Amino acid sequence: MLYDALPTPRQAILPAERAVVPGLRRDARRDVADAAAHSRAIGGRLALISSAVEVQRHLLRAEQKVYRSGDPFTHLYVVNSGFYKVVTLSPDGREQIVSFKFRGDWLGLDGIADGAHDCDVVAMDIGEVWAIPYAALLQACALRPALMAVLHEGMSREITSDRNSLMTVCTLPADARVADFLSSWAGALARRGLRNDHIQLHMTRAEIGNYLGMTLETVSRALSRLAREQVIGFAGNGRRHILVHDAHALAGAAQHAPAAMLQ
Amino acid sequence: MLYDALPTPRQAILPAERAVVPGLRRDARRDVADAAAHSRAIGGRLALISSAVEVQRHLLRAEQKVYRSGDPFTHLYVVNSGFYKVVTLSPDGREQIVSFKFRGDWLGLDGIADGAHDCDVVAMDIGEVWAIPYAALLQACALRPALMAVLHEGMSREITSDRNSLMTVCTLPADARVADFLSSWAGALARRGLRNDHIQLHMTRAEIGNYLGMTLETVSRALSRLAREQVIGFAGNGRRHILVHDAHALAGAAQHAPAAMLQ
DNA sequence: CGGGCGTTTGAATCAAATCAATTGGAGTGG
DNA sequence: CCACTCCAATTGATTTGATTCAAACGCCCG
Repeated sequence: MLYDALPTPRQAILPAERAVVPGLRRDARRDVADAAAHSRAIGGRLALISSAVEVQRHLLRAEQKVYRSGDPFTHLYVVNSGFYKVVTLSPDGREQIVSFKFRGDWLGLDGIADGAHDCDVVAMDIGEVWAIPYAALLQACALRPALMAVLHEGMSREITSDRNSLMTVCTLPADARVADFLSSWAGALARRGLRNDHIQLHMTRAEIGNYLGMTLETVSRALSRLAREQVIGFAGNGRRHILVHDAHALAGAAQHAPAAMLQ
Repeated sequence: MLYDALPTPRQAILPAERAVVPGLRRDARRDVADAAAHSRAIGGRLALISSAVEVQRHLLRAEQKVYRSGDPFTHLYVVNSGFYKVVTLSPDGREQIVSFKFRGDWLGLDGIADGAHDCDVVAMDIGEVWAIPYAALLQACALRPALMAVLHEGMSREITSDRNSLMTVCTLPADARVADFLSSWAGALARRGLRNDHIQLHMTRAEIGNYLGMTLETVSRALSRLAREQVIGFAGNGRRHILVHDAHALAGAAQHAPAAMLQ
């Protein structure tokens, strides 16, 4: 496992792989407007951060780590580009992917409490993160309430999204969890102004399964079933490129909870 | 469901149900010292908060809600006493208990991101929470860096503990999840300077099952097995009072992951 | 071209859910 | 005070969704 993540080129390239959203979903005029607004909001947040504090830009290749469990906590990070997985490791050796991260997401918030990180963050592709010294960020926050609001919003959103994951895992059967995963991913892309009818999965079935609390075979079967039902399709090479044919049906499939779980 | 939680007596009684920890675990001289230190730390945090901002004290009875999903976000809360469950509700009607809260825990952090709460917090017993206007808290934080540190630590800890829940649910079989639940609860009590060899469960088997992603029958069977193996015992009335006979064995039972989950 | 890895699919097995019956308190009212 | 109801918990029998075991396929890369 590579780990030259942080002591790396701190150069600036900024590939900025934003795509314009061509408004592909049928009934989605408002969705597109919302997405555009959100996208502006994310760009605005990034601009606010980089204008208020000195950020250090780090380029990462696939498999490189932004930080790892046990590292002393000194910086927070904001994702500028790329996709990342957050992995926690239990004392007895269990590994759990607890979330996936995109442009605009914060990384490192776990480290604040105890002064040391307690998870690994791994790039799933090339990408760029901005490192922000926590001390400097706090000082800047004192001067700029808007910056503080952005930071707190990030923490709060992290809490709610982690709780949503728990809800998904605890209340949905396997097939619905996979549908929910795809649907949420599409939503996250839309919120960033990226097209959301094509999903490029940057992870293996095993990683999806780990994240959703099931085996890779079950993930594969669930995807096959969704494809058989024409809800999604596969494009290109390694079955990792998903076409969302029917976003509505996909969202519906993500709600098929067993009756016992309702109430 | 009662909901006169907030517009309630704002009076102060402060029952302060701290028990002295008599050092019951065998090898636990250091644990006791740690627990005492933590306890002081929690008391210190509460003291810091109440000295820095004007808190409004709210007494709650069992089943009353501190806030509910959809409520506009205006206050954060800190638990002074009692036990609380945090419940999220999905759009399609699934209910999920995402955490249980104790003395010293923050409530309401979920509301910061969108200006509205997205879960219910329900008292499982009588207790007292302190309501802190968020705007006032931020102002106080600007003046008192230590207060900011306490707030951020609370958010960070919330993130890590939510992720731990996900890890537990995703990687452990049912019996181990129940053991882990008890073990974690005992740990949380110890950290607050409360005795941790007696656990009073304030919730039904169904609620534990919901939290752990299993049915009430499975919870009951897991508890029965732990009791049969002398790891725990039952005391008193409604099988809700647990005696932890062997904390070490309990922690061990919480690690029996299937081999496939290790790596 | 061959090896390795990721994915798919099938068959067998197993852990947990479901269905069902019983017990045990707590509270109520005659 | 006791019969009654209601609800939580326990325990057993059965079913089922997901895992495990196994085999085959496709793709990338040396």
